[in-house]
Amino acid sequence: MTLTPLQQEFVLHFGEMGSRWGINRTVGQIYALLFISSAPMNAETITDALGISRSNTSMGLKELQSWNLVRLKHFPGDRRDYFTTPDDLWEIVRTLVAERKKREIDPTLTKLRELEMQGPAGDDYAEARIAELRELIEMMTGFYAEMEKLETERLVKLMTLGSRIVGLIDKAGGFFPALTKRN
Amino acid sequence: MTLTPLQQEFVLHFGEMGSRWGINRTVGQIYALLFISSAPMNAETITDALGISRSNTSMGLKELQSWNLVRLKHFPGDRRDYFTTPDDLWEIVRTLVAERKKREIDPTLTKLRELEMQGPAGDDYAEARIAELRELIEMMTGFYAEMEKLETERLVKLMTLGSRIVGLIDKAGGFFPALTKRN
DNA sequence: TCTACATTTCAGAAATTTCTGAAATCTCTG
DNA sequence: CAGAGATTTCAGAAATTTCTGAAATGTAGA
Repeated sequence: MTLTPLQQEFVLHFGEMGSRWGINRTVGQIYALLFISSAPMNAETITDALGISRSNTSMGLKELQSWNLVRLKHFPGDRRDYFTTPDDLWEIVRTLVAERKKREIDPTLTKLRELEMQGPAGDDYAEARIAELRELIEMMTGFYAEMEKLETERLVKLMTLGSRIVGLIDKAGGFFPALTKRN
Repeated sequence: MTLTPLQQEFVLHFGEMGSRWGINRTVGQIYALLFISSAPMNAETITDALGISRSNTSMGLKELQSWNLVRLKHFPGDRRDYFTTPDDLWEIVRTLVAERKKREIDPTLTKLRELEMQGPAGDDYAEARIAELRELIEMMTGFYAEMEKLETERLVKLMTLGSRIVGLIDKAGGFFPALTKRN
């Protein structure tokens, strides 16, 4: 299987960006390939489209599955596994954000709470900083939780409000000066 | 200089999380140390607090400066550079988001536009997917641009609206079914 | 159960990233 | 401008991550 120049360039770009996104080149390339392919692909096809080893493909697919970024498909009379990405880009974004939160934020939130539980350590500044950081992360993850609940239609509407968002915020009741006292 | 157990644990955690956040252990540790230290620190102090080489500290600080995550301070009669993190956590978050966008999203947005400029390549599915992805990223970066403009007070208010956000969205005018046609 | 195919595991090779010590460069101050 | 810091650069060492080929394991159907 040979890629078109368009596919080629797209796939290579995702491979290069991989390291910035916290995945390796192969994983980025496999994902990109599945993303721009209309039909599900099996490991063998991916392997020779990308010119990598079969075992590398296996590991890459496993990694993508651990991120919930690919879907498994089967065809009658063919026992190989076929992979695709969801059609719905919003579903992909939701998955990506959820996984990154799980990997990049939750462990730190847990650690901060642990540190606070260990009680006063005689370092007021550090303790205050840690508490403040935890509060901020809690606020942001709380907001994320609300956004996650929104159906896509409302999410899109929110995101396309543009500058009208200001009026909306101001019109909403409730004001919590305590939360902004530091600014 | 010796770290308290609290500082120690905090610093080591940031070092461990570094690789998930796209920075290396040393950079994570330096940042953590500056974050929980009330007074600015110079490279020498950082070096022996963390038990790393002086050159490594230099490179780590350079990296943090490239992320705009540290501020430089000077004291009269002392020509060494001293470093701190901003007091305002919101400022830190804004910087972090801006830098990650610049490194993780903008290059891909540019690449997608390039690919589209190259004109029809006879691969309708790939072209459609690329266009759709570009549109989604544009919507999200547009929303980000609006959020970035908000003063912290309004941002906090938005983030603490909780479930009232739904009512607000629904009350706002404008509805764009075209943007959700795929769901 | 046996066979044929599909997939995973894993030890070591290859590649990449991180870190160090030494040398070079920069920059104040006497 | 000499020299004493302070900082950066950089080549190679160390550590880590990625990738491969071969072997092991899993699995469906004859």
